[in-house]
Amino acid sequence: MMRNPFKYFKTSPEIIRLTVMMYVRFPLSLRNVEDLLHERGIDITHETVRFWWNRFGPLFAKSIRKRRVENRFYSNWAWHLDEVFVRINGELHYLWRAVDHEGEVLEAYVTKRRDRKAALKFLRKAMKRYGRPEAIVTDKLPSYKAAMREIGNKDCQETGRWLNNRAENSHQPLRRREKVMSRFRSMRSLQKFAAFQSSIHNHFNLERHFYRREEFKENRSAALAEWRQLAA
DNA sequence: CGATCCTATCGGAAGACACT
DNA sequence: AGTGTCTTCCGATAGGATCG
Repeated sequence: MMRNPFKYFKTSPEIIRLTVMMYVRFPLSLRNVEDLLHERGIDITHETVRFWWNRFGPLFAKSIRKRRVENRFYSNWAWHLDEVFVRINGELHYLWRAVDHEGEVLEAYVTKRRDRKAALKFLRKAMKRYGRPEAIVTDKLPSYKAAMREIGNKDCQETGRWLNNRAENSHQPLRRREKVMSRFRSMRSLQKFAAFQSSIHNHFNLERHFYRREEFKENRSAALAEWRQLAA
């Protein structure tokens, strides 16, 4: 039996949800969020914002993901894989991403190296959660080929930079955040952030197809209404 | 009521960046 | 080089929420 996640909290779930959404969805610093809330008469410190997103981020992400997996808002027809450099305290790390062909971010994973072992771990993690895709699109990094040989689905790999824009586009929000934060401090917080941000991106990503304004507004309201139910 | 949990906060640390 | 201003991170703890 799961206990009430808001137990002992002195602030209402509504405000906590709003705060967490502001911080993760938009490129704002902890203090930016503090000041924005202050403008609305809500008095908390930036440390509280940090505390809340660390506590509730994984929780919200989990329930968004669960819902999407159950309703299959993703497609495993083709996955696009990509990795991007992220500097943590001066050291290079790699953030791997799997994106489906509609732009849904499936998995985000941080590693220290960019070798076969890392690619393998990442692929296994994604497939455990979503099953096997029919096609996998990657860039030319040899680690993918090696990893896929080991898994046994080498045949469905396609390579090509232009094919892989889908995955590369999804790194943009992270880059913006990175700039605001002046780099991430620890692997743990990057992993947490990337995973959570992917979930939120999927949840609020309303322009996967071209909507008319009315449809867009309906969809946005629906997304917000669902958000307000999280962990309720 | 007192005991116990644990949120929310505080002050300081350390790093990145821009500027002089 | 130093200074100022921004960022997140961390250990300690006051005091509010909850339970028996």
